[in-house]
Amino acid sequence: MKRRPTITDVAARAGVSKSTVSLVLQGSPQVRAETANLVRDAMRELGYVYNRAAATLRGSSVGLVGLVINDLRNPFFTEFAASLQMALAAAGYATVISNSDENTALQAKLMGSMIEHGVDAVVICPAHGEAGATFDPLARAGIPTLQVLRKMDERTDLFPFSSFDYAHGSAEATRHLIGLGTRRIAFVGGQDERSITQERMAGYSAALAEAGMEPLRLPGRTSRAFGLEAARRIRAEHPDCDAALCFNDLVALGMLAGLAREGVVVGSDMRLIGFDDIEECALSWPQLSSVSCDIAVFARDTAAALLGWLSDGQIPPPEQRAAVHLVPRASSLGN
Amino acid sequence: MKRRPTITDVAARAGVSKSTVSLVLQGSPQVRAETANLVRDAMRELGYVYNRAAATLRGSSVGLVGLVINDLRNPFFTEFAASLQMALAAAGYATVISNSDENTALQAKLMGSMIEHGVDAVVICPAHGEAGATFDPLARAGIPTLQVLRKMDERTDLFPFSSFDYAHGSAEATRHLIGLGTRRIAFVGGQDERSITQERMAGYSAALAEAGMEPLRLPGRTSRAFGLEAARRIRAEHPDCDAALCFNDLVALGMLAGLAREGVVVGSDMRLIGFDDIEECALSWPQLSSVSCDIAVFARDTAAALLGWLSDGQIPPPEQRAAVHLVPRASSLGN
DNA sequence: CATGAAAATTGGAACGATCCAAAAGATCGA
DNA sequence: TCGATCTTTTGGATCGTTCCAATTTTCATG
Repeated sequence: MKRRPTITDVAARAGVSKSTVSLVLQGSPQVRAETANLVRDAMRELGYVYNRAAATLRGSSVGLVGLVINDLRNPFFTEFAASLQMALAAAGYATVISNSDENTALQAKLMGSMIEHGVDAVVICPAHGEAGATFDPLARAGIPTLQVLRKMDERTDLFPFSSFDYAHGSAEATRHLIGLGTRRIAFVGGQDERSITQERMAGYSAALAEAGMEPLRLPGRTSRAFGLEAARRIRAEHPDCDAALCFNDLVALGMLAGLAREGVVVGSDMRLIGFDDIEECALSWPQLSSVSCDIAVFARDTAAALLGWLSDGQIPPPEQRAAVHLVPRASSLGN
Repeated sequence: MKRRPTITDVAARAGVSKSTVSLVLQGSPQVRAETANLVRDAMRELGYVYNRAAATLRGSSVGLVGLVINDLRNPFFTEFAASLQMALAAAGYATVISNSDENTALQAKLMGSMIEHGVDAVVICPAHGEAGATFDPLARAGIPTLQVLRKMDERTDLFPFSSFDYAHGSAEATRHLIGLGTRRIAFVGGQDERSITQERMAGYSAALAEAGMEPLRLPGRTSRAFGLEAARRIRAEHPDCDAALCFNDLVALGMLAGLAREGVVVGSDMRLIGFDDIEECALSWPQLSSVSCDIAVFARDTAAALLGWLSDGQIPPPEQRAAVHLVPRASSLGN
C-alpha cells in the first residue's frame, strides 16, 4: 500500500507550486481558470484526498459540528438529528452525533472528546443534572455552542438557548379539552424538576386556573412504557379523569395502547392529547391529537443560526422560542 | 482570548521536555510516576486540551469511526447507531453518524467527507443502488469497512458483511402461522430488488412450499404509512387473506392501526407478525408478534469486530449471520 | 516599446503533536 | 570506585496544509 498523494505530489504533476494547489483547493478566484483545471486534473489522476488534519493544524476549521442529544432513541430527537445533519452537510460540515443517554458524566466525556477533535461548534440538548463539567470546557475553548430544547447552563450570552413555546402549546391544548366539556384533565409524564416539564405544566395550569379547574398530576418517565402503565393507574386511581394531556407523544401513544387494553374508548370515554406531533400521530388508531412542534424546521433554523455564528460571528439572541400549534385529531375530538 | 496551551507550554511549566509530555499523554509506562504527575498537574493548571489534528498529521489515528445509515429515522437503526456509538466511545472512539436517506449520491458525498476527516474505520448500511462511488474511495484509502444488514458491494474480502439470519427467521414465523391453521399468508412490504427483502422472502417462500401453500405478495415501502395503506388494500383485494408476515415492525404496526380502523380483530380475524422486535412491539395493542433481531447485541458485536480489526489487524470473516428468533405474542396467537 | 498596475504564482515559515536515536541518570555487583 | 546495564529523559526532524510576503507574469496604456 503506497502513501497517499499530497498537494506536493499534485503540484509536481500539474507543474505548479503547492501554494497554487492550496489556492485551488480553497476555490480562490485569484488563480487562472486554466491553471485551476490543470491542478484539478492532476488531483483526479492521482486520486488525491484532502487532508483535513493538516489543514486544521495550520489553523483553519475542522468542518465538524458536535451534536449531543440526551435521548437519541426518541424519534423526536432522531428527526432533529437527521434534519440538522442534512442542513449542516449542505454547508460542508460533518456532524458528530452523540447520545448522552441522560448521563451527565458520559456527556462531559463525550464533550471532551469532541473538543479534542476540534469541533467548530456544538449543539446540545443537555442531560438533566450537573452541567458545569460539560459547559466549562466549552466556555474555556470558546466554542460556539447552542443549547436547544433544554437549558442547563444559565450563561445564555455564551450559550444561547432556543426551543419551542411550550407554555402556549399546552395552554392551547388544555383550553381545547376544556372547550370539549371535559371535567378532569390530567397531565401525564415528565419529571417535575425538569425545565421542559415545568414549561408544559405552566400552560396547562394557567388554562385550568382560568376555568377554575383542579390539576391532576401523574409524573413519570417520558416513554411509551410509562404511558402504558399510566393508563392502568389513571383508570384505577382516578376514575373521574376524562382527559389527559401527555408530556409527549410517546407517553400518549403508550396510553393509547394501555387504554385500548382496558377497553376504554379514546376520543369519547377519555380524550387524549400528545406533544411533539411525530409522524406516528397521524398513523395511530385513533389518530392522536398533538401539539405540533415542527422539529424539521426547527433543525434547519438551528443550523442557519449556527452557520451565521460561524461565518459572520453573528451571535444568536440569548433565548428564542419557535411557535407551536395544536393539531386536533380523533383522540380528543372523537369520531 | 489567548492561545490554547500546547505540550510545549505544559513541558515548560512542568520543567521537562515536550517529548516527556507526549509520553505521558500516551500513558507510556517508561516515564517515572513522579514525573508523570508533575506533567499532569501542569496540564490541569494550564487547562491543556489535546490537539488531535496535530497528532493525526504526524501519523497516529484520528479516533473517529464513521457510521452511515440509510434511514436514521427507523428506530431499528437508531438503536443500532446509539448502541454502536456507546460501545465505540468506551474504546475511545468518537462516532460520526450520517444519514444517507437512501440516496447513493448523498452517501458518496458523506463518505468523501468522512475520508477527508480521516476516519479510522467505517460501518455502513448502504443505500440501495450504485455503490461504486461509495466503496471505491474506501478501498483506495484502505479504510477498514464493515457492511452491515445490507450488502451492496461484493468485495467482501475488503468489506466484510454481517447481518442477521433473516431467512431462518421468516421461515420460523411462517411455519408458526401455518401451525395456527391460517390458509393464506401475505408477505407485506419491502422492495423485491433489495437483498434484505429477498432473504426474508426466501424463508417465507420455503415454508409455504413445504405446506403446499401459495404466496401472496404486497411489495411496498417499509414505513408505518405503507402498513396503514396495505391493511386497506389487503382487505379490499384479498378478502381470503388471514395472516400477514410484514417486512418489518413499522409496516406491521401500520397495519395494526389500519386493521383497527377497518374493524378487523388482529389475532383472530387476521394474524400478524412483524420483523425486528423493536421495543414498541410489546407495548402495542394487541401486542405484536415479531422476529426478534437483537440489534443492541449485534451493535456490540459489530463494535468488537471493528476494534479487533483496528487494533490487531484481525479481519472479520467475509460473511456472518446473527441468530434471530420468533417472539410470539397476541397479534398472531390471539388472546 | 517602455511603464506601471493588476493579476497570478511561488517559497518557506508556521501549526502541535509523534517518535527515533541518542544522552543522561540510576542501580548494582565486583 | 568503576563499568555495565537498565531506566528515564531529551533534541529535532517530520507529517501536509495554510498564508504571508515577495516575485514573476500579463496587459493596457502612454
